[in-house]
Amino acid sequence: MNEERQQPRTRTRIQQRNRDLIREAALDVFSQQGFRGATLDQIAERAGLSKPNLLYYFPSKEAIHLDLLARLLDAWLDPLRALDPMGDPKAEILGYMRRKLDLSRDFPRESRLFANEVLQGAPRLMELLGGELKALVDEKSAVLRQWAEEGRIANLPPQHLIFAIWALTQHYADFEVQVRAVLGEGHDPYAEAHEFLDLLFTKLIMP
Amino acid sequence: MNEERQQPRTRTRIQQRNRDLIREAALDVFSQQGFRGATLDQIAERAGLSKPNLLYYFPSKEAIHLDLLARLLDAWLDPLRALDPMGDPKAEILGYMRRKLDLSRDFPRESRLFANEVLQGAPRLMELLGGELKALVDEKSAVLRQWAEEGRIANLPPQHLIFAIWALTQHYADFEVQVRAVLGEGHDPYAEAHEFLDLLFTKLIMP
DNA sequence: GTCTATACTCTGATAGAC
DNA sequence: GTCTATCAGAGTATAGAC
Repeated sequence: MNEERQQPRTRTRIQQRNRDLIREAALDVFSQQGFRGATLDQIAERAGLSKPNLLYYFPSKEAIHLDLLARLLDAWLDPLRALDPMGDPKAEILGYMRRKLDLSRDFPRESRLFANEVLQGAPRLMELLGGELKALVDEKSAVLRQWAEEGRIANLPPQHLIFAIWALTQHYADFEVQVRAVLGEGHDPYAEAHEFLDLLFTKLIMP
Repeated sequence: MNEERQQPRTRTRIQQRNRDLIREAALDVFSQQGFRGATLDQIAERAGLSKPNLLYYFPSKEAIHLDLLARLLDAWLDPLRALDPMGDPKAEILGYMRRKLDLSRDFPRESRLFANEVLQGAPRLMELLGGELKALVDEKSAVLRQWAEEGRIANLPPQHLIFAIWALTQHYADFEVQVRAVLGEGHDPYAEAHEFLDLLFTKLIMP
């Protein structure tokens, strides 16, 4: 009796591997085409699975997309969370900028997935933007404002300073084809960006 | 004889008006959904026309999209073209930044249309990015480099300075929902951006 | 767990009446 | 010039065999 051991979510190695293959393929497609532009055919082909098999692992196209967004957001807020109110202002701000730039370099598809979503009005993220994200920005803005009042950094509108970090770092991932087309051959965009943004923010926050 | 006065492109007031209605509606939809995400049904509905009637004015979905992109690009490069090698460096650079910021404020849909296109790999713009745009950036980069060598502005990588202007100004249009969500009520994003970016670039280019 | 076959809807585009 | 009707193909999702 009570032999119902067959849990609904069995997790074999093959299952885990196929779900990862699907996520990987879906990230490619969603980040380039946006939600509506992506098709299950494209995702299934890249994952090396049949379309029905893909829908065995995820119940719908939307479910795959939401899974990717949820995983993305964890990593996305961490660099700002790590900004330490007790640390040295310049080191903390430059450190945050560098962590964001490294995210753009190492996870450009995730950056574009997020950009696509916000560009389209953030239908699946609105709640988060005005909730968790706003709360985090408000918290760290207070830290920046405090530093400014103590004369340790220049007096800048803290939210816009954060926007500047987002805009400048994400640009290298989101507009990568434009950056590479304009620079031409013989450039290392991220190495150059690293140096340039270091200088930019050093000058900007100098009291 | 020679009575063939019926030109293929008759241009009545109604035709002009309907074509404009279609462009207006298509800009709404393409800028929010991207090319593949947009549907003729959505565009036709917003334009107040039937789908076949819409296809009477434009031969295909792609044709509408290309028409919008072509019109956009004219306006898009003008602010950089206007950067005057004979002018005062600081006034020219800040003037360029302000013109770009004004474009974001006054034509956010055009900015998002462009962002969508580049984000998706710029399939219809690649040629322009590596051609006309690169040439223009190279030309103006030489001007900036010259100013730097003369000690009139700081020694900065000129292309990345231009990227910074693009990234910071376009961010307010492309990520508008995020900017508004994070700022909350009682803010005028563009007025604040104007002041902040004036300060940012003033500090940045100071020798 | 994975596949083939298929149901059903949406979408871009055309035909042809008015 | 504008509409109704419609087609062909692509798209999401499901049924059911193996």
